Amino acid sequence: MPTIYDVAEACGVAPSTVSRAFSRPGRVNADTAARIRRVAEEMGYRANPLARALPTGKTSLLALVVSDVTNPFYFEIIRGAELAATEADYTLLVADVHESATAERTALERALPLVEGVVLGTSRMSDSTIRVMAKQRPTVVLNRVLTGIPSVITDNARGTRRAVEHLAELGHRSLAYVAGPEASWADGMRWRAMRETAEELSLRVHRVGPYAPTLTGGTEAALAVAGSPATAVVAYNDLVAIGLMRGLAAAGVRVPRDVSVVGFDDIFGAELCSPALTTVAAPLQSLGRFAVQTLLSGMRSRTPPDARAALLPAQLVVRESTARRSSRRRGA
Amino acid sequence: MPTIYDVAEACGVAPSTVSRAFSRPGRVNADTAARIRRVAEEMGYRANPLARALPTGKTSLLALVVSDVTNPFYFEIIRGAELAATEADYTLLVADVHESATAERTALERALPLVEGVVLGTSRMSDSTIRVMAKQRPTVVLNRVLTGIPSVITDNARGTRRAVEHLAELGHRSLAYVAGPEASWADGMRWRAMRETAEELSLRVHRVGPYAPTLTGGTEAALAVAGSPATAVVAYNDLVAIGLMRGLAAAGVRVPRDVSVVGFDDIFGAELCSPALTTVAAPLQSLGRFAVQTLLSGMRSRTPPDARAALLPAQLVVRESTARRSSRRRGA
DNA sequence: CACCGGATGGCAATCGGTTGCCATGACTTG
DNA sequence: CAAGTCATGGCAACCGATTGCCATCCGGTG
Repeated sequence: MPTIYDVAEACGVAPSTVSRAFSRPGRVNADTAARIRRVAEEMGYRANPLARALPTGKTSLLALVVSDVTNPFYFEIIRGAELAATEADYTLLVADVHESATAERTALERALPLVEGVVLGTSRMSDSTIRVMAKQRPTVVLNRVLTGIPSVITDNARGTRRAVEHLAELGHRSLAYVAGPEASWADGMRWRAMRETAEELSLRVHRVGPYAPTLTGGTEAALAVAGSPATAVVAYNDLVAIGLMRGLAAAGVRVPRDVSVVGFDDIFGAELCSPALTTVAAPLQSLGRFAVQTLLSGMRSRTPPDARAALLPAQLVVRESTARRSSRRRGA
Repeated sequence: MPTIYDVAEACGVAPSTVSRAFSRPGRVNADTAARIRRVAEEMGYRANPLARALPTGKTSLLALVVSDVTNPFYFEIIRGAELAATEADYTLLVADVHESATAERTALERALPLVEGVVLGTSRMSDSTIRVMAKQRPTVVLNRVLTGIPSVITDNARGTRRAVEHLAELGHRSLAYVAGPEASWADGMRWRAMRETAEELSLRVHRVGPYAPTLTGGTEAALAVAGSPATAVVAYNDLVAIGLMRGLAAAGVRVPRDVSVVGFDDIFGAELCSPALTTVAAPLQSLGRFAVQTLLSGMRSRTPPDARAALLPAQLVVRESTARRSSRRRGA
């Protein structure tokens, strides 16, 4: 690989001139610069990003840490982040920490000195640990609010409200919420919004769980749901909702005839399952894209970034898993 | 961030000694080394990976290039690759090229000088371009065979054979193959193996397509399949198979009662859809893991790596989309 | 006692760009 | 014509680690 020294020699100029021909347009005589560029092109010269990064600290790398790459929730988030990064001439480094806080720390310690900024998707680390990390590199957190650190989240409250209203319009008066992990910030938001909206609309609502945020978790919840008086269920997320529907089917409860089910996120698969899932769609790609854009703008401005949480709108997508409450009630 | 110079000063030794205390155990007096480590620990010293990489070329970074991160086919591949990389103390850089050969070149040009090796997942580039890239950095290709370059592929021939045998056992005598992109190496393998096996078992088989390797592509294929005499279909991959099932359902053809459907890969979602898809499961996580391991072993040995393709076994997973051929035939 | 080899630590070059500062020369201006 | 300004290019330090080579000191040996 040729270096600026090789190019400089071939052109009969100093290495610094070659460097400036690329990084400081105008600082070098136009003809000289053109000649250097031509020769560099011919020699196949490419700047070594490592060498450039060493003195300047500019690696053009961003990290996106996800709790589990195989979780379909992240697919579009990763894509959105990737797009925004590429647009800004950055490369995205995706780190998968397979749901382990320890792995997350290790991955971050390894990646931090390499990257210029970090997006934490659903971090498993404690608030204080995150704050420590955020001191070292510009950081944006996804799906979580952390005062003092820029966050990007979905408007869970509004989304939940829309889901409950939808169920109310279909005639349901008794609802259930299948809870996800207690530690989940989103779980808290959803449950709270659900209770509030239910109260406003004079619906009864109760909560079962917590369950693991997986297909299996949902299947396990089927028993509790089947035994409840609820005619409609809101699940912590789509995976749980799909698992729940399978569990209900196995128990002889038909969806949406006997029970309506609503999920969250609109992941890949929500449309595939049968019946297709009604869900509160998170703007996944926008989430990833916006997180990176927020990160970049924070990196550019000297001033500490506006650390309020950005709220991206959710949208209720009605499919087949919700229906008018049937006249023949079930349960108590 | 403290550097070896800071640690050296604090210990009253030369920077080189600090460096050796970490990288050359035994080269430094045991007591001195222990003291240096302790002081370094107290100061929170961490080696700067960039500075290390500059003279040595060791970045501890590997690249995995995927044609589309949102394709569920890659989820487990990425995870497997990530695991193998982490085990070997490497960090994986995932680049998404959203199905564009141009984006793929750009991504590679950007990433190549940074990484020590590359895994190309379903590359969209031409053989010759890949060979040029492979000259610059150790490379392994996934799902494609390229003489002279180590490859890791699924045993498509055997897998296809198993699928066809399965259908034959269920009494099907007339099969169809829904083809994927012509440029796809796997498509060629699958279709050839299908024809051969069908011949051996004296089955009739014909081919429709090509179609895009997506849900939509599959849905579009439904018409051609419904109009054919086939009672069983093998689709290019799971996405096509699922799309096909939906298209058939819309056309009033019931799966598996009227037509049996088999897919390829066993992606996330194959089990979710209804009916659950019978499919030739690729060992996705192993594929990713094995590719990285092959890459690493190639990087370690001086000798050019054994460039034969590694064939990983596929497995037929029978679910609900295949059934005994019904007595009342359909079509011609 | 002279010599030798191993253990230990330091010096300084190196990786490949970047950049502050200075030198030179041309041109402008009073 | 002297002084000042601007354009242009080179010198050399620097980022932070790695490493070949040399210096020193030790004990052991003939």
